[in-house]
Amino acid sequence: MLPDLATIAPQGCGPIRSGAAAIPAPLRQQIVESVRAAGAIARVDLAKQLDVSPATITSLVPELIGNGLLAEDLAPVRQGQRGRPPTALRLVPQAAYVVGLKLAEFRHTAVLMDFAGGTVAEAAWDRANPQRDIGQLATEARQLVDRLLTQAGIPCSLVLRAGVGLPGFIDHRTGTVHWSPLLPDGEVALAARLSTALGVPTTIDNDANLLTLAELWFGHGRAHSDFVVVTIEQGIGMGLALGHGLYRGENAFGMELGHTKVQLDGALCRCGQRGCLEAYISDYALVREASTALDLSVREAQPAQIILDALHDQAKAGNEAARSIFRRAGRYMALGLANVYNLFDPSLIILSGGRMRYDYLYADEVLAEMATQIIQTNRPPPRFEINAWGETGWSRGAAVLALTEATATLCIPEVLA
Amino acid sequence: MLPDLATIAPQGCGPIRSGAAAIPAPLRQQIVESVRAAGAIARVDLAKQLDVSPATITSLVPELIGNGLLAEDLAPVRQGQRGRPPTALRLVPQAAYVVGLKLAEFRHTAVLMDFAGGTVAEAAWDRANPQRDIGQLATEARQLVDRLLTQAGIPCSLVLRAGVGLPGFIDHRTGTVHWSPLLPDGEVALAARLSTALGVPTTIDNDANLLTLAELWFGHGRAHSDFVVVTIEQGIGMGLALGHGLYRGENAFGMELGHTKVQLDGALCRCGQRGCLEAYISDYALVREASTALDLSVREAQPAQIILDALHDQAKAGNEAARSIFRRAGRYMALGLANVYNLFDPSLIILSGGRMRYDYLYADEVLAEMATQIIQTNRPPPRFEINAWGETGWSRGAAVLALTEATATLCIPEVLA
DNA sequence: ATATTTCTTTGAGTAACTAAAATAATGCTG
DNA sequence: CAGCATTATTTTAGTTACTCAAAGAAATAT
Repeated sequence: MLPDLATIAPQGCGPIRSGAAAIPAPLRQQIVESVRAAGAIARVDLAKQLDVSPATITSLVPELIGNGLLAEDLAPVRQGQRGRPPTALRLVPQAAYVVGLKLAEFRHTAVLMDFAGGTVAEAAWDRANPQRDIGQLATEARQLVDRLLTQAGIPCSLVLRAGVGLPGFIDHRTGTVHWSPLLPDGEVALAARLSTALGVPTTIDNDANLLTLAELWFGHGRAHSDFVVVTIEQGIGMGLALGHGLYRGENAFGMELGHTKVQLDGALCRCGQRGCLEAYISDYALVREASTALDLSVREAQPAQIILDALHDQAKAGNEAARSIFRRAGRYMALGLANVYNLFDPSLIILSGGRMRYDYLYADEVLAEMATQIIQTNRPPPRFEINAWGETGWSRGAAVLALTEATATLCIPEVLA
Repeated sequence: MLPDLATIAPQGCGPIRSGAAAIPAPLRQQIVESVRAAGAIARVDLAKQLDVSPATITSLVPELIGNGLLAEDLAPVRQGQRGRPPTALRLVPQAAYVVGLKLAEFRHTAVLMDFAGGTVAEAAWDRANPQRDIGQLATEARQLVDRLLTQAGIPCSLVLRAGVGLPGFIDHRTGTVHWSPLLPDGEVALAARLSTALGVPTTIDNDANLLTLAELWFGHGRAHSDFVVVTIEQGIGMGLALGHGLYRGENAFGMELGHTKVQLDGALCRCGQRGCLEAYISDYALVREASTALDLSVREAQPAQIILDALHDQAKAGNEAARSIFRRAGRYMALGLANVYNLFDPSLIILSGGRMRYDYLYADEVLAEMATQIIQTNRPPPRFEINAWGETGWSRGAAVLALTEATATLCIPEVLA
């Protein structure tokens, strides 16, 4: 019946994996990461969590303690039970430091983070005259870091790495910026530039990814293997965590929820295309509607934020036109979220951001409408969390970027000596 | 400046991984899989690919040969070069067999696959009177497998496992069907039922996932770590491969591209919601428009396929109304694909399916329009592949499901003895 | 024939574990 | 309070899964 059955797969079959198989993190590193995740944890529990024998933990821990990464804690993890009480292990916060920077058009923020993930110092930098200039950006970053260090009284030498996030299209593997509102057009090898400016190896990433990392490390995503983070600032950002890690897409250009199309030939977006979600719910979209629909006393040359605030006030005051503007934006938001849910099937969606001034987009009605637009099954309903970090969310995520790599380098046997 | 910096992370920070770290496949299994992927490969090349020393390969291979999984090949991999010619290793196809079944409403298909991934036999089963009955389905599956075995002259005992795919909401981990058009409503423990009916351990999965597996193993996806498969049959299916493996979503309910919303308060979908992509491009959507827009000679009680064919003919003949129906469907298809691309950022989108009768949705204009709706960067443009497998795609994917697990069990040291 | 090149095997050694027994530190019970 | 039960950690003696370096094998080039 078939012509040549034996020769159907002459060149073999099955996925062709290019690199080596995903190598698991060395056990020393896993120990450190587990201790950090737990805060304080006994050796037995570590053994259970990492699925190794207690003997293995015992044999590795003294080395980590000897290098000042780990310490035994006096306070026991458990009490009041029979048996020998466990001795808790903790990270030594002073073992290392990293900095995290979030660069933006009008205000940079920065944190100094210790080895245990604690925030040691914070700083911010308002940009009076933002230019799209690499040198300026590097100088500002340098000065921010200096502020952090003097504030905390920590010498430069203890800082191992830096993580930097900024808006735009960023390839974190190569450390190049393909496009960013902060930089001149064209490819910029920003990671290399900042590494020299800051004097420490520097990793860069998209700012939406930073927030996802922050949720993964400090927020609601800690206990979830897969979740989605949606953030509304200037535009709409999205981050995806898969398997307890950040997923960036094959080319690091994915997750563009804001430019997902929700209407054929729809509203004009600032990206030049039509029907983007962003063109219905971002501030400029609302301002566009406000200026035609409302009789605002000031109608020209006002910053978007002022008009938006006025619109918000009017809506609260009962102005039906203003209300309908927000209502429609909310409905499109629901549609966008439903699409994300139907595609990615996360068990958790985190609505996160620095300011959360777009509360109308996170209203209960929006989430309720979204719930009607997802595939109906008997699975548990989607969970939502709303998280307003303030400014620190982004920069702490950036610090995580650095801390992850710093931890890995500190845990290799040769470094431990 | 911050109130209580030291206590920001009192409970630790960082992702809380529930299970043990993702354990890499044992080397023996990796060897077998690499040999299968390559078809024939020398020990040196295996060592390079798997990033181990040649000595390791040498030490493990005799055991695999002794157990009849591997064999040395007479024909050398390379010739005409200096140096000792490499000896090729191949899988022994007869080492094991698995079956793959694709169950559907009107026609099941099945393949018998050997250890090397070759198709040994195929069979199909037309369902005269499809009922939503578990017993009937199990019997049909059993008879299909019997046909395969007698056709190939292979005893039942050599078949190690079965993989079965069907439409619906299926949890492959538990082997339960939450909903399927083939089965009565309510949860059905189909994997267990089929395991007893077929006499071998059976894994089940959603049919769109099968096609993704088929692309990963036999098709255009083999060399890609991340890609998307979109398939149009009755509805719209989607599969996602991440990191050379099938991604199923946290709850195995994701990838519902067809019920992604492309229009607020849009056309009514058979799922009961409005604005689903499926409501614009599936056959019933086109038929709905055809019956109002066209003066078809037969307008009632005709099967959808007949009306669709007539509509297609009219469009080709120049009927402007018919054309506009297809044109709109194509534009919505472009929108849906653009959304997938903007979110997942795959380097490859595969349009795949059994029949490919929906050629108007895969037309060049559609792909061109899609290209205008994606984020414009200087990255390489999205690659498309169109793949018409015929019937075997689905069932070969199902066999892959079984072969993956069979390979793993054959490669554990105790089994090799 | 001899040198060169490339592939494979051998043999010694090591890192990273494990299992099982021993030791330590507590609570409970009579 | 002594002794037992219980739980945590450490010690000891392997085992597994590799690596490295050198030797051996099989071809081509001179």
